[in-house]
Amino acid sequence: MLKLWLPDGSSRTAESGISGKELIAGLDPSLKKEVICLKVDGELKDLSTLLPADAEVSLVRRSDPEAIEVLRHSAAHIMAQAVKRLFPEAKLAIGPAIENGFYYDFDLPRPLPPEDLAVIEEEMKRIIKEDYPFIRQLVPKEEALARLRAAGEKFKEELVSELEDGEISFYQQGEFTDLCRGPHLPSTRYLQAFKLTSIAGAYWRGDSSREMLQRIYGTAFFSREELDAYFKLLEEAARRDHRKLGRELDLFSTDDQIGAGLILWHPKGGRVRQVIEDFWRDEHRKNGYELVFTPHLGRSQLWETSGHLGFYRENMYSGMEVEGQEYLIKPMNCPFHIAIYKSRSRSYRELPFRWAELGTVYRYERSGVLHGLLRVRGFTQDDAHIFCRPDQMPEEIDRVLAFCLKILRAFGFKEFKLYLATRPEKSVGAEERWAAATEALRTAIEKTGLPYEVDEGGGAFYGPKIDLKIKDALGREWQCSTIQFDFNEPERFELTYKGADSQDHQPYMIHRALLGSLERFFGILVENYEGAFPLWLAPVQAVVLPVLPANLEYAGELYDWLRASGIRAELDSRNEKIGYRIREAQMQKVPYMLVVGSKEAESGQVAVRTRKEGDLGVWSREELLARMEKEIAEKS
RNA sequence: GCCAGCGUAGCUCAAUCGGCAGAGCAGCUGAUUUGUAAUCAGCAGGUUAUCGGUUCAAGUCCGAUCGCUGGCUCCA
Repeated sequence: MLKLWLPDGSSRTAESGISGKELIAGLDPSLKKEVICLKVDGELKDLSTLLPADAEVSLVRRSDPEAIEVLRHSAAHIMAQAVKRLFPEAKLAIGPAIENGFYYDFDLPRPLPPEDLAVIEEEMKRIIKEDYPFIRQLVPKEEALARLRAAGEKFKEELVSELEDGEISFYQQGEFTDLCRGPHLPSTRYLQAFKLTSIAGAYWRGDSSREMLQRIYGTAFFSREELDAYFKLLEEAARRDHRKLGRELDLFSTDDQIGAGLILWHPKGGRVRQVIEDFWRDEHRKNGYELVFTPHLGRSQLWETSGHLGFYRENMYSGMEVEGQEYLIKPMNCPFHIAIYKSRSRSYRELPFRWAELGTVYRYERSGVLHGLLRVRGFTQDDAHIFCRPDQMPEEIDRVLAFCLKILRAFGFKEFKLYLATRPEKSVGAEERWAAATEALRTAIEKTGLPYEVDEGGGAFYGPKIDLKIKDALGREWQCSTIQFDFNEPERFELTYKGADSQDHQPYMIHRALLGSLERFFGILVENYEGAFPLWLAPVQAVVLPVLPANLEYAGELYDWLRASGIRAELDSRNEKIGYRIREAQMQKVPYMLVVGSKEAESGQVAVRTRKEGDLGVWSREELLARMEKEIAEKS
């Protein structure tokens, strides 16, 4: 006998030795239709599985989180079957479910143009209509290898050869059989709402020295509505694309003649950046940081000492020779901050040092990875380095993490996820230091009460780190902040401070960036706000609109008064109708539109219209300014 | 860097089989005197990314370079 758990939490007993299909036969028909597969003693199984005795079985319904993965994985198989029908000589690689869909990698006789997606979709629809059951087969490893070799499936063969001896499972649907762990949908007809989305190159096993395969991406849902909603979300993301908004709102650009990945900040983007920087500097001063400034170049010897020429050279631009000395453009600020530390001897009494810099660095990124503001070759990090004693270290970590959250929250981000990356196999530094630092990071994370994951072995070779991801208005995650220990550079530069015991000690060194880079962070902000910046960040906070040229004098007076009050105001006195100018200001996402006609000029008032609420009627100037100042102070 | 797709006016896009490069918006000039999301007219705007090739003829076909897009690898 086995125990069957129903979704409502109740349980009943059932015979063992029957299949899942038979098991659910007696259930409520509406529930029966919902069941995709089973969980037997916590493991996902096909509905056709013969159930063992004494098992605990629960039903996996369409709405359960595991079900969508089963659906998508089966969709990948159906796509592979379709591709095999169209290209019998295709070689199969892997085809998993992923976050928003699925993919399958193939080695194909010719490159697929995008038009082929529709052809493959048609074939998939045929397979779905033919309604093949997914049939699981168990084959001994040797036989599986022989079978795959005979079929010329070299990628699959490689995968099986690395599995442990024993039974290997295959799944068959119609004429198509594929190596697979499963489970799958009961039959192909269960796939109703799907779409193939793109074709891309992908290295076999993600290794750039191996074959380039063709990857077909698609997505699938249980209902048409969910599929449509997904594409709506993609459209929404396209509307928010910072590259599009950057052009439309005149925030930034790039120029072929200047080079890829090099950003031109236009005046309006520059205003936003200035506000961000001013806020950042103020907060750093309040939080015990000193601001430093360092050059863009340094002699190659510096990078030799720091070790960057060893482990970072492929990301650095080639050097330039000046009077027989080689200079390199900086990809990081740390060696310069270290040089400040080393400019004189340091005492334990002085520590900690918290030195921050908006340091512009240049990194050679391979051309294929560049993307708008989010991945560039020249960028300004909101960098800082903390040098402290071991006894200060835990508190410094606490402080820096709390500070980080405070800054990010000011920009309207509310959801965070933290990742603690621990010591990788290949690394430098004393074991005690790694242990103490990792512990301090973990404790600091736990104090925040925020969700986190441990990325075992995911740290840099020189130290453990915390990466912090923010969630934007569309629920997308972005990594900005990072807090990293460095056990490498203090050693290489022989950093010391004189302790109370008159001995030399090595300080802890912590790298940290809160916003990450100003370019990237600005890009994320543009997408998060869809270009409609809150008042404190808006490049143009208010535009003054005289109704008639006769009102220009009063409009100019209001404009001057706003500017004098610290508001980023503009005056639009163009010879256009008021509706035209309002439309333009609205499309430029200006928060306040201030209409002044003869009535306002006489009374010394202003007709206020906001981007969000529309016409608010006639206000006194003081009321308007009070409202704006409050909104700016609240960063709302 | 690799795979695939792409590059026409500031922007969005036309241009049939290789046969005179075109429109809307933006810009400029003029008229209009305007009250909460587009007033009208005229003008100007191009070495079709760049360089080379095939052809009587190239935006269109071929090659190289630069750049962009989506992925892969890598990452703030």
